[in-house]
Amino acid sequence: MKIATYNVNGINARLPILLRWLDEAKPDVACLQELKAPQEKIPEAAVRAAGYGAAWHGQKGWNGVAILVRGGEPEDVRRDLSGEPDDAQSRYIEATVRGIRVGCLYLPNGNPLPGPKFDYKLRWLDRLATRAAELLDEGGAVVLAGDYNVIPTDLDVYNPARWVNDALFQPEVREAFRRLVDSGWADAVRSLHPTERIYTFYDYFRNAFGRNAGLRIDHLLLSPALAPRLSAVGVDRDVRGWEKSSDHVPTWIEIADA
DNA sequence: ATGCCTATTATTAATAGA
Repeated sequence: MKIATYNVNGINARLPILLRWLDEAKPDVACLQELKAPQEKIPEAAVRAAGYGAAWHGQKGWNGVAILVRGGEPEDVRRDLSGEPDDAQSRYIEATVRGIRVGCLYLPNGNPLPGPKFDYKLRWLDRLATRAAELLDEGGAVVLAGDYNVIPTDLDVYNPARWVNDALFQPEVREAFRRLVDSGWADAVRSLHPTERIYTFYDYFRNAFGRNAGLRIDHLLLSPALAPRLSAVGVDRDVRGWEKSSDHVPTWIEIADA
Protein backbone atom coordinates (compact mmCIF):
# COMPACT_ATOMS: atom_id res chain seq x y z
CA MET A 1 0.00 0.00 0.00
CA LYS A 2 1.47 3.30 -1.13
CA ILE A 3 0.63 6.40 0.90
CA ALA A 4 1.76 9.81 -0.37
CA THR A 5 1.66 13.40 0.80
CA TYR A 6 1.74 16.30 -1.65
CA ASN A 7 1.30 20.03 -1.08
CA VAL A 8 -0.25 20.89 -4.46
CA ASN A 9 -0.27 24.69 -3.97
CA GLY A 10 -3.68 25.25 -5.57
CA ILE A 11 -5.63 22.16 -6.62
CA ASN A 12 -7.38 23.90 -9.52
CA ALA A 13 -4.31 25.69 -10.84
CA ARG A 14 -2.43 22.41 -10.44
CA LEU A 15 -5.06 19.98 -11.69
CA PRO A 16 -3.14 18.74 -14.80
CA ILE A 17 -0.04 18.15 -12.65
CA LEU A 18 -2.05 16.36 -9.97
CA LEU A 19 -3.82 14.09 -12.47
CA ARG A 20 -0.58 13.25 -14.28
CA TRP A 21 1.12 12.42 -10.98
CA LEU A 22 -1.80 10.26 -9.80
CA ASP A 23 -1.69 8.39 -13.12
CA GLU A 24 2.07 7.83 -13.01
CA ALA A 25 2.69 7.28 -9.29
CA LYS A 26 -0.60 5.54 -8.53
CA PRO A 27 -0.63 6.14 -4.78
CA ASP A 28 -3.31 4.16 -2.93
CA VAL A 29 -3.75 7.13 -0.60
CA ALA A 30 -2.87 10.73 -1.42
CA CYS A 31 -2.86 13.38 1.30
CA LEU A 32 -3.07 16.80 -0.33
CA GLN A 33 -2.46 20.21 1.19
CA GLU A 34 -2.87 23.85 0.19
CA LEU A 35 -5.90 23.24 -2.01
CA LYS A 36 -6.59 27.00 -2.07
CA ALA A 37 -10.23 26.33 -2.90
CA PRO A 38 -13.50 26.46 -0.98
CA GLN A 39 -15.41 23.27 -0.21
CA GLU A 40 -17.63 23.56 -3.31
CA LYS A 41 -14.80 24.24 -5.76
CA ILE A 42 -12.72 21.13 -5.29
CA PRO A 43 -12.55 19.35 -8.70
CA GLU A 44 -14.30 16.26 -7.42
CA ALA A 45 -15.44 14.96 -10.82
CA ALA A 46 -11.91 15.00 -12.25
CA VAL A 47 -10.54 13.27 -9.16
CA ARG A 48 -13.23 10.58 -9.31
CA ALA A 49 -12.67 10.12 -13.05
CA ALA A 50 -9.03 9.43 -12.20
CA GLY A 51 -10.22 6.58 -9.99
CA TYR A 52 -10.10 8.20 -6.58
CA GLY A 53 -12.67 8.64 -3.86
CA ALA A 54 -12.07 11.72 -1.76
CA ALA A 55 -12.86 13.68 1.37
CA TRP A 56 -11.71 17.23 1.80
CA HIS A 57 -11.75 20.28 4.01
CA GLY A 58 -11.69 23.36 1.82
CA GLN A 59 -11.33 27.06 2.51
CA LYS A 60 -11.68 30.13 0.36
CA GLY A 61 -8.34 31.53 -0.70
CA TRP A 62 -5.86 29.57 1.37
CA ASN A 63 -5.17 26.30 3.12
CA GLY A 64 -7.42 23.31 2.45
CA VAL A 65 -6.58 19.60 2.79
CA ALA A 66 -7.86 16.39 1.20
CA ILE A 67 -7.49 12.63 1.43
CA LEU A 68 -7.79 10.69 -1.85
CA VAL A 69 -8.29 6.92 -1.93
CA ARG A 70 -7.62 4.88 -5.07
CA GLY A 71 -10.61 2.65 -5.80
CA GLY A 72 -12.26 3.39 -2.46
CA GLU A 73 -13.57 6.02 -0.09
CA PRO A 74 -12.15 7.60 3.06
CA GLU A 75 -14.18 6.37 6.04
CA ASP A 76 -15.02 7.91 9.42
CA VAL A 77 -13.84 11.36 8.34
CA ARG A 78 -13.13 14.07 10.88
CA ARG A 79 -12.06 17.57 9.94
CA ASP A 80 -11.25 19.22 13.22
CA LEU A 81 -8.27 19.39 15.51
CA SER A 82 -9.50 20.04 19.01
CA GLY A 83 -8.30 22.88 21.20
CA GLU A 84 -9.44 25.94 19.23
CA PRO A 85 -13.16 25.68 18.43
CA ASP A 86 -13.28 28.96 16.51
CA ASP A 87 -10.34 28.12 14.24
CA ALA A 88 -11.44 29.04 10.70
CA GLN A 89 -8.34 27.63 8.99
CA SER A 90 -8.79 24.30 7.17
CA ARG A 91 -5.60 22.48 7.95
CA TYR A 92 -6.56 19.01 9.15
CA ILE A 93 -8.51 16.01 7.95
CA GLU A 94 -8.41 12.45 9.19
CA ALA A 95 -9.96 9.27 7.85
CA THR A 96 -9.64 5.49 7.88
CA VAL A 97 -8.43 3.66 4.80
CA ARG A 98 -8.23 -0.14 4.80
CA GLY A 99 -7.59 -0.32 8.53
CA ILE A 100 -5.09 2.52 8.64
CA ARG A 101 -5.98 5.82 10.29
CA VAL A 102 -4.65 8.59 8.05
CA GLY A 103 -4.17 12.13 9.36
CA CYS A 104 -3.51 14.75 6.67
CA LEU A 105 -2.20 18.05 7.97
CA TYR A 106 -1.00 21.42 6.80
CA LEU A 107 0.85 23.02 9.67
CA PRO A 108 1.00 26.83 9.71
CA ASN A 109 4.06 28.44 8.16
CA GLY A 110 4.44 30.82 11.12
CA ASN A 111 6.27 33.71 9.47
CA PRO A 112 6.89 36.44 10.33
CA LEU A 113 8.18 36.03 13.83
CA PRO A 114 7.70 37.05 16.48
CA GLY A 115 4.00 37.66 16.04
CA PRO A 116 0.52 36.16 16.00
CA LYS A 117 1.26 33.83 13.08
CA PHE A 118 4.20 32.30 14.89
CA ASP A 119 2.15 31.98 18.09
CA TYR A 120 -0.56 30.22 16.08
CA LYS A 121 2.03 27.81 14.70
CA LEU A 122 3.20 26.90 18.21
CA ARG A 123 -0.39 26.40 19.40
CA TRP A 124 -1.12 24.26 16.35
CA LEU A 125 1.90 22.07 17.14
CA ASP A 126 0.47 21.62 20.66
CA ARG A 127 -2.95 20.71 19.31
CA LEU A 128 -1.41 18.20 16.89
CA ALA A 129 0.60 16.65 19.74
CA THR A 130 -2.61 16.25 21.73
CA ARG A 131 -4.33 14.45 18.86
CA ALA A 132 -1.23 12.36 18.19
CA ALA A 133 -1.22 11.19 21.83
CA GLU A 134 -4.89 10.18 21.56
CA LEU A 135 -4.12 8.17 18.43
CA LEU A 136 -1.18 6.44 20.12
CA ASP A 137 -3.41 5.55 23.07
CA GLU A 138 -5.79 3.82 20.68
CA GLY A 139 -2.90 1.59 19.63
CA GLY A 140 -3.78 1.26 15.95
CA ALA A 141 -1.96 1.68 12.67
CA VAL A 142 -1.70 5.44 12.06
CA VAL A 143 0.14 7.73 9.68
CA LEU A 144 0.29 11.49 10.19
CA ALA A 145 1.23 12.85 6.78
CA GLY A 146 1.54 16.35 5.50
CA ASP A 147 3.32 19.64 5.14
CA TYR A 148 4.66 20.22 8.66
CA ASN A 149 6.50 23.43 7.77
CA VAL A 150 9.26 22.22 10.07
CA ILE A 151 12.91 21.69 9.09
CA PRO A 152 13.85 19.04 11.68
CA THR A 153 17.67 19.21 11.50
CA ASP A 154 20.60 20.75 9.63
CA LEU A 155 20.56 17.70 7.36
CA ASP A 156 17.16 18.80 6.11
CA VAL A 157 18.17 22.17 4.67
CA TYR A 158 20.66 23.10 1.95
CA ASN A 159 22.03 26.06 3.89
CA PRO A 160 21.12 26.14 7.59
CA ALA A 161 22.54 29.64 8.16
CA ARG A 162 20.10 31.09 5.62
CA TRP A 163 17.13 29.79 7.64
CA VAL A 164 18.03 30.53 11.26
CA ASN A 165 15.63 33.48 11.43
CA ASP A 166 12.79 31.65 9.71
CA ALA A 167 9.76 30.17 11.48
CA LEU A 168 10.41 26.77 9.87
CA PHE A 169 13.75 26.45 11.63
CA GLN A 170 13.22 28.00 15.07
CA PRO A 171 14.57 25.98 18.01
CA GLU A 172 11.16 25.80 19.73
CA VAL A 173 9.53 24.59 16.52
CA ARG A 174 12.19 21.94 15.95
CA GLU A 175 11.97 20.87 19.60
CA ALA A 176 8.19 20.57 19.39
CA PHE A 177 8.56 18.36 16.32
CA ARG A 178 11.25 16.32 18.06
CA ARG A 179 9.05 15.87 21.14
CA LEU A 180 6.19 14.71 18.91
CA VAL A 181 8.37 12.14 17.13
CA ASP A 182 9.96 10.98 20.38
CA SER A 183 6.54 10.45 21.96
CA GLY A 184 6.32 7.27 19.91
CA TRP A 185 6.34 8.02 16.19
CA ALA A 186 8.73 7.07 13.41
CA ASP A 187 9.80 9.69 10.85
CA ALA A 188 9.43 7.39 7.82
CA VAL A 189 12.07 9.00 5.61
CA ARG A 190 14.67 8.99 8.37
CA SER A 191 13.79 5.43 9.41
CA LEU A 192 15.14 4.13 6.10
CA HIS A 193 17.51 6.94 5.10
CA PRO A 194 19.03 8.33 8.32
CA THR A 195 21.85 10.33 6.74
CA GLU A 196 20.81 11.02 3.16
CA ARG A 197 19.93 14.51 1.96
CA ILE A 198 16.31 14.31 0.82
CA TYR A 199 14.31 17.43 0.04
CA THR A 200 10.56 17.84 -0.40
CA PHE A 201 10.36 21.57 -1.16
CA TYR A 202 12.14 23.91 -3.53
CA ASP A 203 11.43 27.65 -3.51
CA TYR A 204 10.19 29.18 -6.76
CA PHE A 205 12.83 31.87 -6.21
CA ARG A 206 16.45 31.88 -7.26
CA ASN A 207 16.33 28.70 -9.35
CA ALA A 208 16.19 26.72 -6.11
CA PHE A 209 15.36 23.43 -7.82
CA GLY A 210 18.14 23.81 -10.37
CA ARG A 211 20.61 24.41 -7.54
CA ASN A 212 19.14 21.58 -5.40
CA ALA A 213 18.56 24.25 -2.74
CA GLY A 214 15.77 22.39 -0.96
CA LEU A 215 14.14 21.75 2.38
CA ARG A 216 12.67 18.60 3.92
CA ILE A 217 9.44 19.83 5.46
CA ASP A 218 6.85 17.26 4.30
CA HIS A 219 6.83 14.31 6.66
CA LEU A 220 5.06 11.00 7.31
CA LEU A 221 5.02 9.89 10.95
CA LEU A 222 4.15 6.27 11.67
CA SER A 223 2.63 4.81 14.83
CA PRO A 224 4.32 1.80 16.49
CA ALA A 225 1.70 -0.51 14.99
CA LEU A 226 2.49 0.73 11.49
CA ALA A 227 6.23 1.44 11.55
CA PRO A 228 7.33 -2.25 11.31
CA ARG A 229 5.36 -2.56 8.07
CA LEU A 230 7.34 0.22 6.34
CA SER A 231 9.08 -1.25 3.28
CA ALA A 232 10.11 1.79 1.21
CA VAL A 233 10.05 5.59 1.12
CA GLY A 234 10.73 8.07 -1.64
CA VAL A 235 10.20 11.46 -3.18
CA ASP A 236 8.96 12.01 -6.72
CA ARG A 237 11.62 14.61 -7.35
CA ASP A 238 11.07 14.74 -11.11
CA VAL A 239 7.56 16.14 -10.57
CA ARG A 240 9.14 19.38 -9.32
CA GLY A 241 10.67 19.82 -12.77
CA TRP A 242 7.36 19.61 -14.60
CA GLU A 243 6.07 22.84 -16.09
CA LYS A 244 3.70 24.70 -13.71
CA SER A 245 4.67 22.42 -10.82
CA SER A 246 3.95 23.01 -7.16
CA ASP A 247 6.95 24.16 -5.11
CA HIS A 248 6.59 20.94 -3.07
CA VAL A 249 7.54 17.40 -4.12
CA PRO A 250 5.30 14.34 -3.60
CA THR A 251 6.66 12.20 -0.75
CA TRP A 252 5.55 8.59 -0.24
CA ILE A 253 5.87 5.39 1.73
CA GLU A 254 5.16 1.75 0.95
CA ILE A 255 3.45 -0.26 3.67
CA ALA A 256 3.39 -4.08 3.70
CA ASP A 257 0.07 -5.85 4.26
CA ALA A 258 -0.80 -6.49 7.89
C1' DA B 1 17.75 42.97 5.31
C1' DT B 2 15.02 42.23 1.10
C1' DG B 3 13.56 40.64 -3.47
C1' DC B 4 13.27 36.88 -6.26
C1' DC B 5 8.14 33.47 -8.09
C1' DT B 6 3.32 31.85 -7.98
C1' DA B 7 -1.66 31.70 -6.78
C1' DT B 8 -5.89 33.87 -5.00
C1' DT B 9 -8.92 37.69 -4.39
C1' DA B 10 -10.78 41.35 -6.38
C1' DT B 11 -9.57 45.24 -9.91
C1' DT B 12 -4.45 46.18 -10.66
C1' DA B 13 -2.69 46.00 -6.03
C1' DA B 14 -2.67 43.34 -1.70
C1' DT B 15 -1.90 39.05 0.79
C1' DA B 16 0.25 34.64 1.67
C1' DG B 17 3.44 31.27 1.00
C1' DA B 18 8.37 29.36 3.05
